[in-house]
Amino acid sequence: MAKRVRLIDIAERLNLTKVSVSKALRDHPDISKETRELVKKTAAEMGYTPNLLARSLSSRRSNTLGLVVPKIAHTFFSTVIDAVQEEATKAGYGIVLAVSSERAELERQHIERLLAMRVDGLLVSVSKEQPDRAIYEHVRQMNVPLVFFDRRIEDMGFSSVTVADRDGARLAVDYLIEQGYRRIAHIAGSSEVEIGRERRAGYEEALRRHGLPVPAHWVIEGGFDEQHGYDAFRRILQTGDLPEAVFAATFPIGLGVYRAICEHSVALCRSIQIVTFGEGGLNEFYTYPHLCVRQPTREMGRRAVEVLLAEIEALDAGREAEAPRHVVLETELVLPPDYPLAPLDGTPAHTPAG
Amino acid sequence: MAKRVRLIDIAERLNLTKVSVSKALRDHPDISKETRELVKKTAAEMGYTPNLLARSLSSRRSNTLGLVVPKIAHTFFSTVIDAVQEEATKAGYGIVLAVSSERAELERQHIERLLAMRVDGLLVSVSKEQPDRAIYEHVRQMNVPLVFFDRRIEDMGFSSVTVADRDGARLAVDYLIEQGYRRIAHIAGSSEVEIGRERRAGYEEALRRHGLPVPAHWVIEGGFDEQHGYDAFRRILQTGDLPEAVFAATFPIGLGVYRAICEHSVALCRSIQIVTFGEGGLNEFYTYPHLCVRQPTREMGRRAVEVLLAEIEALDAGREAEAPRHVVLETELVLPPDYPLAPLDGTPAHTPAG
DNA sequence: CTGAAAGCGCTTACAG
DNA sequence: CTGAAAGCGCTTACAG
Repeated sequence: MAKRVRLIDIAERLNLTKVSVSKALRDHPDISKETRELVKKTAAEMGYTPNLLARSLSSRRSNTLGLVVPKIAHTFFSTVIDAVQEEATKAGYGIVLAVSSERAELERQHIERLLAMRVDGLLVSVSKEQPDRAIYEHVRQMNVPLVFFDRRIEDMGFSSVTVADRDGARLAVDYLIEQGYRRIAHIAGSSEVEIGRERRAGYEEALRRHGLPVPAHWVIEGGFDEQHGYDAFRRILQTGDLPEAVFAATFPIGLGVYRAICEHSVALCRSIQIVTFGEGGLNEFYTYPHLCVRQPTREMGRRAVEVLLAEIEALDAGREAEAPRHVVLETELVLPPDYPLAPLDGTPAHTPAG
Repeated sequence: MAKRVRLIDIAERLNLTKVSVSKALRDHPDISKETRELVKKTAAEMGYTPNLLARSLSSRRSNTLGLVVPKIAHTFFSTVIDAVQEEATKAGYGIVLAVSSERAELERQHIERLLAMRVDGLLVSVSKEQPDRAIYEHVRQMNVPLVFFDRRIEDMGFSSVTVADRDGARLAVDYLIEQGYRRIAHIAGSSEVEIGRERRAGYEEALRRHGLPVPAHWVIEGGFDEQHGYDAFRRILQTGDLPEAVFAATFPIGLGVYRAICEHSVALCRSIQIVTFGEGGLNEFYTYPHLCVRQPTREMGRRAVEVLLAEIEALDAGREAEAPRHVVLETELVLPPDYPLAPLDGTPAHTPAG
């Protein structure tokens, strides 16, 4: 059984002390360049891998960030994860990723474990279930910096990086109305979560501002996933009373709506305008792409890391916790090139009134 | 700044020694039940979270498994992750998840870090790029158990849990042929990866066995994702020469194919039979569900953990490394209830010959 | 059932 | 530029 090589093994081989080897490996200026290189070469030859457990224990820094997301089979989250990973690597941090599967209890367990692993900071997007506040109190008590992104708990005094959900939703629906659409449905997310409530509020605001009634039978709440979109729109299809446009609270919801429409009739899929909050990677490749409210997803990941690292540094420097920062990113309405907007061509079965 | 509470803090408060507290917390039989409960209660009150770094360092076991997957925005992998997480938790292990984004270099970095974190074992599904074999040699040299699942490196002597890819593909295509289909396209994955080669081989075998030629222009290799399916089938649509059925190497590929077909015409989406290797969660909800080769996805996760834990135990017990185990799981062809199979109703535009 | 000693593999001051 | 001492917070034998 191969004994694992330690600092001291390298030191003995090189007739140095383990402190010198330790410093050489970390490019400490104490050590001459020649020695550093010799040490590194020897370490590589011997197949040395530093024991991060020992390093973290003695340095009291794990150089590790915990990242907790509600789900991963979703472009939005996989993109954020990628951006966080990239940004963290640049700064010399590793990421420990945990998935709560939209369950508060798993979220709690994961955070507990990350705390026990002594991560230097936490990046969290909460599950759609009512969160366990006690675990966040615990994070506070242990003095571990935490930054929420996208989905947060609003009143716990942690920093957050979010998107201007209400504004984005309102602008998207405004745009539809300006294009002449009047009959606009909203397949909403869960109202348990802030982003669900805000996006819906933006939709309703836009209608009211233009003096349009909110069509209660066309506002359907549920999850944030494709199945909800599919089921919800099937219900609408069954009534026979169809909207001219659909505002979907997430891109997966929009996919579900699209599939329901498409299966019903290709003509409909040409004529019912879908607008989604958020984008999916493939949208632009489709013949009938959705309109999308673009969230700066990668930037959200980057900024979250940035805010978190700043808090970690402040802590290191012994500065008292500052007020939490709340970064709100702007969205942008994306019209694919040559988008076959219903008002601009003659094909739609359901021409918008107006 | 809240000082973190340690074993010794609890010990002092309770007038015990830290060893006793340590044992009590881990339910060691040395300690009386009463004391154990008192200790636990006090620990909870004081907000104690064990320092896993210290625990792992001194016990030489991290009770942590590293899990490396090529991508996460894909039902197959998110399901495996879920199953692995569940199974590991039962056995008292935590999971550190890492995503290689189909890149060999990221895969290498992640494994390096997991090794440095001293995970007790590794579960890996390789990226579609040519893997860096050196890192796996390193894993071997450090004597860390590793089990590949789904996508493996065949000749490195590690255990694996896979699916009978070739058989599954062959049976699916056999079935189509028995139903009277003759013109069957294959949107294949990458031939860089074993599962891509095997699934294609199964498809070709089925055709040959029935004396049918392999239609080279209808076999299109690429990635494993939706975009490849969409692009590939668009190319076929452009030729005007359409198959009666499509065998897709993965479920996402099938989705892309379906979307391309659907956008073209609803009639086509009723009549071109799609069969996918693997399932996606939503398939059953759709009006025109695909036929699917069911992979026992959760079982794959469970078995992978099982095999890995067995190897870890063997190592603990000082037994010499046994021969690698190769678990191959069977697949099953899934026909949704009341599936509108083309040969069974009169609607298809392209009735299968035969 | 309880305790004192040694050590896991590193890093952090502090001397020289 | 190099080294000896102390310690990070635990657990593992080994005594009693």
